[in-house]
Amino acid sequence: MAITKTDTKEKIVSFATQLIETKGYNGFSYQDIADELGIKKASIHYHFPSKEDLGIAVFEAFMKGVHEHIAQIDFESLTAAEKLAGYFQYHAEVTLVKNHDASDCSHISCIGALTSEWNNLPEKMREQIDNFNNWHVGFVASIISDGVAKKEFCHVGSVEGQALLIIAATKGALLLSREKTSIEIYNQITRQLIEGLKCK
Amino acid sequence: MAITKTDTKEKIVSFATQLIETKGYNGFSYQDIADELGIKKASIHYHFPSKEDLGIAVFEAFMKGVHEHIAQIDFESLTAAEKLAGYFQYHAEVTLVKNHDASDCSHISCIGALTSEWNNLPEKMREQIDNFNNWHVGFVASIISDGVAKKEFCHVGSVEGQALLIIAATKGALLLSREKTSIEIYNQITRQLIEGLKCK
DNA sequence: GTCTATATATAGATAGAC
DNA sequence: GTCTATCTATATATAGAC
Repeated sequence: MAITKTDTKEKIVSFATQLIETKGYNGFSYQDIADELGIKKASIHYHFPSKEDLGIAVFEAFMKGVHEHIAQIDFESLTAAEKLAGYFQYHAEVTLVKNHDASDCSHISCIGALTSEWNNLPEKMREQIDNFNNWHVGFVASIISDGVAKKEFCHVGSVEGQALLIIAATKGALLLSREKTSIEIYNQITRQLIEGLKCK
Repeated sequence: MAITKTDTKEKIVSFATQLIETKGYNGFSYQDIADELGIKKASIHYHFPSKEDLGIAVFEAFMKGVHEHIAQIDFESLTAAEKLAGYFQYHAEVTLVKNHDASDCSHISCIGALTSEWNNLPEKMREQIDNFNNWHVGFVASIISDGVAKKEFCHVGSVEGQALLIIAATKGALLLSREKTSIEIYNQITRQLIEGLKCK
């Protein structure tokens, strides 16, 4: 299969995603992408007239990846703890392993990076992120509810509170792992979260 | 008491702190400060020749505030749960209440903001942050250890793992609160953390 | 679809008058 | 200690040739 004409567009989105994960939306420039792909800035503006357009495309691709991943999971065959472990693993893989090697901790997740820049983002990107976060809380809450129904989880507080805790801790764990250059920090924190939910 | 000659320097550090909390180190400029204080950019360069100098001064002031706060706590009179609650309250106050009003969620903590920008910070700032984070983990771990010794906390996993979880979740909780414009998210998450540690 | 060239704005920073 | 003026670099973005 030949390289399609729109291949450049995909490469731009792919590399821009990595740049957001490492340097943030406001931390990268069209020049960074031009250098990496061996093209000129003006060519990027052809595909994405404004940086906001590119940011929106990056986040859409991110969400598409998340939803495709979830669509292929056989939830029926998993315990709640396994679902949660899979969630944590995907969260790490989508930022670390997918594009790079597993020992590279220089990335944080796209959603975490953008949430960190909340006050400096274009309005349309904020709307995307807000919608995703709403969905995200519901998704994690559904895993917890399932575990409770199966007598597998004995959580304290509300299901929503536990879901928020997991999402907050996951974002923070990737920040700390990047700072310490050690994915083991992330693994340690996420293990604690799962163990903390299990019935004693 | 008359306004001292170095008062401008303190005002610069104070407002730069707020800018880091809201827009990040790479998200603010000397112009932002000049506009706020009614001075010119060149005057800021007189006090802080480079932006890195200013960033370092901001973080030193942040650390000084933390250590002064801790020095005035009467640890002997508190339960471990109270110590932890105080930790969470200070973490929120130092970013929200101190300079502003309690319903303003547009700030995240100085340390959280800077950790989010890890890959875009000058080397000397990274060293400061790394040192602080090391101390930070030890401090939270000591609170947990104390609670365990008093049979107040029955945690799962290692003490260090629990401390990392608390620090990660706190950073993430402030990010989510800012995004949702609701400090109640932060309160909900930190309550879960305390309840999760208590012996059942 | 990619290029060269350019417009415009703003960043961090310095020199030197007051 | 603060100012005006300026330097240099880089950002986003556009016009128009190929």
